[in-house]
Amino acid sequence: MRKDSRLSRMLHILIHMDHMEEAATSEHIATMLNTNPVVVRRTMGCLREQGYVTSVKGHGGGWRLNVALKDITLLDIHNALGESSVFTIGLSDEYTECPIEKAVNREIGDALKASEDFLLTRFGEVTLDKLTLAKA
Amino acid sequence: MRKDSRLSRMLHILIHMDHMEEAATSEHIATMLNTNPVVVRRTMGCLREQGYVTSVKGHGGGWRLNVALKDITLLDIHNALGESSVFTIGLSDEYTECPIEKAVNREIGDALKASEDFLLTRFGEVTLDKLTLAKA
DNA sequence: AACTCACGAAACATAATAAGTTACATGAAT
DNA sequence: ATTCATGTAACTTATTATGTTTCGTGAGTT
Ligand code: FES
Ligand code: FES
Repeated sequence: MRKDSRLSRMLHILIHMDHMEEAATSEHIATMLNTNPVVVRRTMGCLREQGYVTSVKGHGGGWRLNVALKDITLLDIHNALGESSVFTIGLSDEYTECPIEKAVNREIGDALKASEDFLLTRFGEVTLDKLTLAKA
Repeated sequence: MRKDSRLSRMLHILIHMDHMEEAATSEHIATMLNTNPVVVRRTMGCLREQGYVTSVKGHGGGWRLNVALKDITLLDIHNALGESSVFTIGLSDEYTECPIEKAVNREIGDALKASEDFLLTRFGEVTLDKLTLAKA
C-alpha cells in the first residue's frame, strides 16, 4: 500500500518555516516536497484547523508558523492530520459469531492497540524543536 | 487504505483446522472466510512454504495442519505472510540531502521501528493454542 | 480408462486511499 | 484593473490486498 508521508512532510515544512521571516507560498513548499501546491494546501489545511499555521491570500500571502516549535509534538501534528489507522494490519469480520475468530481478533486488536499507544506516546514526547538539534 | 486481514484470517483457519480430522478444502475454507478459494490457496501457500500446513490434490485432498498449535506463534504466521510493512505511515524522500528532512525521517523511522519491534515481540509471545482458551 | 475432485498458477478485475492534477472562484496587495 | 495566492471541487493516478475467471495437473473413484 502507498505510505502516508504527510507527517514526515509536514514536520519538515514546519521546521523549515521556523527559519523563515516571510510567509511560505504553497508553490514554494510544493517545490521543496516535490509535489503540487494543491496537495500542500490540502495537508496544511489540516494544521491550520488546529491553529498551528495560518494562511493569507493574495500578494505576500502564504503560510506562517503560528506556534513555537517547542510547543508542538509529533503527536500534535499526527493528530491534526486525521483519524486514519496507523497499521496496514486489520481484522477479519468484526461482527462474526465464531468464538475462535473473536478470540483471534481480540488478541490481534489488543496487540495493535498496545503498539499504537506505544508509538503515540513516543510521538507525544518529542517536540519539534528537538529535531532541529539532531545530529545528521 | 484497505487493511491486510490475512493474519487474522489465517489464525482463525489454523485453529479451526486443529479441531478437524479430514483435510479442509480451499472451497470450505473460503466459505468460512467469505471469500474465494483462489484467495485461500494464495494465502495458505505462504504457510505451506514454511511447513505449517500441507496441501494434497485430488479426491479427499485439501489442507492439513502440520504442526501443533503450541509450537506456532502469531509472529511465525505474520512472518510467513511476507515482508510488507506494518504501518501506513511512511517517510518522505529517503535520499534527501536536507539535514532537517533527514532528522525528521530518522526520528519517525526510529519510532516506527521501536513500535514494530514492540508489536512483533508481543506476537512472538503468543502461541496459537492460547487463543483457543481465550474467554469470549 | 474415464471421471471427478481439488490444488497450482497465470491473468485480469475491483476496492480503497494517499497523492497528483486541472480548473475555477475568491480575497488581498499593488 | 491586474496580479498573486489561497480555497475548493472534481477528476486522475499509483499502489496493493482482495476478488474472479480460466486452464493445467495430479490423485482418488468408478
Ligand atoms: S528544510 Fe527547507 S528544504 Fe529541508
Ligand atoms: S468458523 Fe470454524 S472456527 Fe470460526
